[in-house]
Amino acid sequence: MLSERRLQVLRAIVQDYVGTEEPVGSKALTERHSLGVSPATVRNDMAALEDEGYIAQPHTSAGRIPTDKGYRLFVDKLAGVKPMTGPERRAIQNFLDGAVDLDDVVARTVRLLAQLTRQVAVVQYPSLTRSTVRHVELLSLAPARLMLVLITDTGRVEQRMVDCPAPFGEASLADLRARLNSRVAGRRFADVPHLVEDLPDAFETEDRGTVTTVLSTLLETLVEENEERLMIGGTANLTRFGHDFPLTIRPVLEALEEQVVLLKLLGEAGDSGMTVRIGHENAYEGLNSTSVVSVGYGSGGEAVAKLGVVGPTRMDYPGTMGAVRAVARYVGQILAES
Amino acid sequence: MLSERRLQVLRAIVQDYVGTEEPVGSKALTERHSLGVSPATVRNDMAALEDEGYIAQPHTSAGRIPTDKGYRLFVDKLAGVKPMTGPERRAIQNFLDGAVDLDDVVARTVRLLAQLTRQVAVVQYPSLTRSTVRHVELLSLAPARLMLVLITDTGRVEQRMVDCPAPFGEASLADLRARLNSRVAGRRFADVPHLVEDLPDAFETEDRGTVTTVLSTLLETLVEENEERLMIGGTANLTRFGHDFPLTIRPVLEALEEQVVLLKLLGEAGDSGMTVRIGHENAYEGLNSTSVVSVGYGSGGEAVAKLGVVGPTRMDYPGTMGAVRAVARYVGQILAES
DNA sequence: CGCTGGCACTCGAATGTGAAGAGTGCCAGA
DNA sequence: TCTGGCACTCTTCACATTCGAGTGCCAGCG
Repeated sequence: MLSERRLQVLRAIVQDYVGTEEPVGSKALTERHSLGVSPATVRNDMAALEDEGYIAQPHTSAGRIPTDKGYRLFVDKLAGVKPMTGPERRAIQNFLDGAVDLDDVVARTVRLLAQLTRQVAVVQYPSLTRSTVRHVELLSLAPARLMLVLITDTGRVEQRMVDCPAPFGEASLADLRARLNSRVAGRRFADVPHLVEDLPDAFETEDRGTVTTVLSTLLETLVEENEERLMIGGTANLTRFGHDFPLTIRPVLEALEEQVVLLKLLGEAGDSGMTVRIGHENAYEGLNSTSVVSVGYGSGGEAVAKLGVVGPTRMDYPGTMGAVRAVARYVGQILAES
Repeated sequence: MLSERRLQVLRAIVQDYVGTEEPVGSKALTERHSLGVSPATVRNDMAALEDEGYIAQPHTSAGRIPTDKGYRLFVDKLAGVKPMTGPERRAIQNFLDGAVDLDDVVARTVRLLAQLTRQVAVVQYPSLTRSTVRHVELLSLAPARLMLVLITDTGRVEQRMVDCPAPFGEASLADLRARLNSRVAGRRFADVPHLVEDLPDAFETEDRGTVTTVLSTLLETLVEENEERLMIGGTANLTRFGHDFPLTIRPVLEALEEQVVLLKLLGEAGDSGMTVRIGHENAYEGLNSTSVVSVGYGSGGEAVAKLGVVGPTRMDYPGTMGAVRAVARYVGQILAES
C-alpha cells in the first residue's frame, strides 16, 4: 500500500507531466508543489512508485513519466472530475440550442467537444435499440412497388424500397398502414417483431405475401438501423500529439476511419457513468497510446448512445471528463426537448 | 517558348521527383531517362527552366524540384490521363456494385478513391439542384402538427415538422397530399416553387394558412437540402505527406473539417471535365501545399455533384486523374441504375 | 525509522569539426 | 549548340566533446 505522500507525489507527477509534456524530476517537483519534503525524499518515493509500476523513466538520467497504470490510479483515486464553470456551461447550452435537426445536434456536439477538450471528439448517433417508432408510412410508387418510411422518436427517418410479390391495392395499402401504425406507433423497436407477427392473418390471401414482405423489410430496417453511425471531429488536434508524429498519428487516423473500431470502442465502455480507457486498456492496437473518455447520453434517464473523446494518454483527465460529462448532459436535454 | 527538349526535361524532373520525393539533379536525369544529351546540356536547360519559374532549388547545390507553375505545365501539356487497367476497372465496379443505399454508395466511393489514389478522398453527396422530387408525404402527428417527408430521385429522404396555424382535417390532408404530388412528383427542385404557388387558392379559407405553411416549409427544405453534405476518407494517407509533418498536415486537417471550405473548393472547380488545382491555385490558404483533383459525376449526362482527392502537389497526376475519372464514371452508372 | 544533504555516476542533448558527396555554374573547345 | 572539365558551394553524416539534468546510494541526524 502506498503512503499518502507517495500518492501526492504521483499526482504531482501526472499534473506536471500533463502540463509540460516533459519528464519530471525530483527537484522540479519540490519546487512546483509544496510537498514539505526535500528532493532526496521525493527521489525515494519515486523509486518506490517505479518499483510498483506507476511511473517509468524514458532513459536513465531523465525524469519520470506516468505509466498507464499510473494514470489509472490517478483517475481512479487521485483526481476528481473538474466541473465546468458557469460561463462554460452557458456557452455549451447556447451553442447546442442553435441546432435545427438531429444531424445538426450531432454535428454541433462534435465541434463543441473537440473545441472544449482540444482533442478528437466522437459522437454516436442516438441508437435505436431503445428508441421508439413514431410513425411508419407506406407509399405506393408503382403497382408492385412500395416505399416504406420509418420515423423514429429521435427524429431519424429511414426509407426502404419494397418489391411486392403481387400488386397491392390502394385500399389494402391504407388498411395496412393504419393497422401497422396502431400497433407499433410509440412502441420500442425491440417490441415490434412480437407486435406484428400475426398481422398477415388479418389480410386476404392474395395480399399476405406483400404484407409479409413489408413486415420483414420493416424488421430488417429496425435491425440495420442499429448499425450505428457516428461522427468525428477535431482530428486537427492530433497534431498536438507529440513530436514523434507519423508513427503515433497514423494508426490513430486509421482507427478513426474504421467506424467499426470506434463503435466497438464505445460499445465496450460501461453502459452507465463515465468510462476512461487508458493506453493499453484499449483493445484496438492502434489506440494503445491514446486514452478514450466516453459516457452515455440520452433524452430522459436512459442512455441512447455514447459520446467521447480520444486523446493522448497524457491528457488533462479531470478537465476532459468534466467537459465530456457536461456536453453529454446538455445534449440529453436538447434531445428530450425536441 | 521552351524547346521540345526542355519540356522533356521538365517532364522527367516531375516524374522523378514524384517518384523519389527528392530533388533531382542533372546527372540522375540523364541516367534514368534517355534524353540523348549530356548532364551539362541538361544543366543549361534546367537553368533556363528555373529562369522561367518552372522549377526551383531548395538550396544551392541541391537538385531541382518543380514549382506549382511547373506542375501546371506538366498537367496541361506534358501528361495525359492514365487510364485504369482492365482488372482495376472490374475491381471498381465490383466494389461499388455491393452498395445497398445512397449512404453506402458514397461511403464506398470515398474508400475506393482513397485506396486507389492513396490520398484523401472527398465525395459530395448528390446535389439536389438538379434532382427531382420523387414523392412528398404528409403525416398527421397531432391535430395541429404535421410531418413533411420529401423523397428525392437520388434516394434521399428529408423530414420536417410543421406546426399548423389551425387544425387540419384528415380529408384536407389527403387532398393536399394528392394535389401536391400530382404537381411536383418527377419535377425538378428548381421548378417546384413556380408549380405550387397557386395551390392555396384551391383550399377553403380556414385551411389556407396551413397549406401556405406547409408549402413554405417544403420550399425551405428544398433550399436547405442544397446545403450539400460530403464525406471524406483516407486522412491516414496524410501521414505520407512529407517528413516535416505537423506544419504541413495541420492546416490540411483543419481544412478537411470545414465542410464549407471543401464545398467551396469543389464548387469553384469547373462544372464539366476534370479540374486540377495546384498548390497556390487553391484559394484556401491551408491547402496551398496541396493539389486538388476533382470532377463532376452524376447519373445520366448531367453532373449532380463532385468528387475528388486532395494530396500533396507532388502527386502522380496522370494516375490520380485516371482513378478519379474512372470512379466518377462508375458512380454515375450506379446512380443511374438505382 | 524516516528524512536530509552530499556526491559520484550516467546518459541524452547540444555543439563543433571534418570529410564526403551531390550538384551547380561557367568556360573553353569541338 | 553541345560537351567535358573544373572549381566552388552546401548539405549531410559521423564522430568527439562538453554540459547538465537527474539519479542512486550512503552516511548522518532527529
